[in-house]
Amino acid sequence: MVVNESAENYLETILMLSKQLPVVRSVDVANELGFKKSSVSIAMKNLREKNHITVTDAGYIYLTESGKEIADMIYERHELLTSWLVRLGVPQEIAAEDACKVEHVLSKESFEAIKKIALE
Amino acid sequence: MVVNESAENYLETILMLSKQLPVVRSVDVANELGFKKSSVSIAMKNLREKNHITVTDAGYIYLTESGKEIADMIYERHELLTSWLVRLGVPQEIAAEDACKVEHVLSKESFEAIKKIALE
DNA sequence: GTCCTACGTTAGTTTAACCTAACTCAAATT
DNA sequence: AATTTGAGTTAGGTTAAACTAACGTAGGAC
Repeated sequence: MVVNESAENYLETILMLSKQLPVVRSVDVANELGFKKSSVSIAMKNLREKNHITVTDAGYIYLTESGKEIADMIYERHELLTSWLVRLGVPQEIAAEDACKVEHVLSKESFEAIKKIALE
Repeated sequence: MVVNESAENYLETILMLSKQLPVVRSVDVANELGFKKSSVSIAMKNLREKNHITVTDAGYIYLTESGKEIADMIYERHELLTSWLVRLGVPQEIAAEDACKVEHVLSKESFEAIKKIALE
């Protein structure tokens, strides 16, 4: 269940897009992240090989159980860290950018500790 | 004055070592970071070219003004983030590891916001 | 029916940051 | 004096994650 930062980011993006779009395709991911579709194509191939996503013949991307687990975890971190930073007075956009970087590198312990004070 | 994460890490390490050792050499940096001396040699060459360090004929490494500025900034972040996480109940070692990653990616705004609550 | 567009893939390139292996050279050991 | 050790450098390899360029293919527009 261990993946690298890049893979986490793709999975999180797929989850986010699935909340706004009826279906998620590679091109949607590419647009969202500002990457070229060839880069996304290769990334999706890797995620497929690691069984974190499935892709239909029509090119629709779905998270598997393990993929969803990772995406949910990162998404929760993203939301919590962003809102917490905003509450501390950091501008929304900067808070979101920082959350996007921090969410991948924080240990479980540190995240839980921050979560605790953020929810107080 | 903008450098990447790797360079920041080397500069921070040089600063840290300079607090414990009479002089800092490439081999000390390599031991501290667990990198091979060839990797450090190339990294030091880059830092020299960017004028963030000077190296004497004897191989002693010194931070220039710009190098010290970056190192001080990262070091401050490291210390503050670590102690803050420890105060939140995160074990010392994990707190230090996390600080080591977060210190490089946080915006000025977010760091200042965390600093403010950490010093309350 | 032909053509165009959108989407995906593949091949090959680039860059950063590490690595191993092999070398030089100076200083210390024997 | 000869050898060994330690430090630094250089050449070349590896990997990850982006990139460009070129291609295949399916569906819609005309």
